[in-house]
Amino acid sequence: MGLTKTEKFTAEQNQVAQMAKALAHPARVAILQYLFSIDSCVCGDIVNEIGLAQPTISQHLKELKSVGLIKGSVEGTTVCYCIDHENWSSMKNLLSPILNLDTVTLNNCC
Amino acid sequence: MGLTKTEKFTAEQNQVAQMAKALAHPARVAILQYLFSIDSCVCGDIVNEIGLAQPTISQHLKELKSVGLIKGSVEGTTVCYCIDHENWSSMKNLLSPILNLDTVTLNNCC
DNA sequence: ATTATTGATCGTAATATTGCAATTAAATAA
DNA sequence: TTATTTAATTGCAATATTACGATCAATAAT
Repeated sequence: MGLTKTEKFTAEQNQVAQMAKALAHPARVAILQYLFSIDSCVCGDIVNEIGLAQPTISQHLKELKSVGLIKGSVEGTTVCYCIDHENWSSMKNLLSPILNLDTVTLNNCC
Repeated sequence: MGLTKTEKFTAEQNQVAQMAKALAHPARVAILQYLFSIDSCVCGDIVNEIGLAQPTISQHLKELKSVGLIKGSVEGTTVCYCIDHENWSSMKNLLSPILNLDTVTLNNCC
């Protein structure tokens, strides 16, 4: 199979899973950290920064863009990437309630 | 290939990715939510709660256990599962800095 | 002892992901 | 026009993930 049965779950659960999946690769984590570390949009040098081949980086960027965490704008021959702050905020609002589930119930039976 | 090049990234980046991957399936999100929603350990009825076959659930539980987010203890014929609060806290400490990267730099160039 | 019951494991099929070489597309520079 | 540069796309191989039927191991019940 290999096909997630999304219809069995709530929209929220699927969205959480989708966002978590975007963060579920070290290269994508590294890309996001790099974009945050630079105090401006990054035009070009992402491939040099992360140690993977250009098509691989391009694919990871595409995934991050498809879930909305980053956005890219063509600037001549280069493409400038940066964090989509609005969507990043939405992602936080989606994941935070999951991470903080332990503050709601203080179950400690085990 | 299909093999993540972990050696190219920091331990932190790999750990973040590993934890995110554990949350990257709606069934696992649903399992975790369910374990939190019940105010005690869940013995048995996880399969009934999530709408997937027993071997599938068993596999997801195994993954959650392998990253330490839950723990299970045999109780007769049933197995009782619950959140590992200590490791859950570690997971939060790992992911929170990533989620809050936008509060550190207020870059808004795009 | 025999028969459920529960949940892990095995085996397998279908699909997804990761990675890169080769190529292509698009814009700039000569 | 003809390079050159940059990044997306294509095609492919290797591996991982998801799902479940079938089976197995362990305990409980009869």
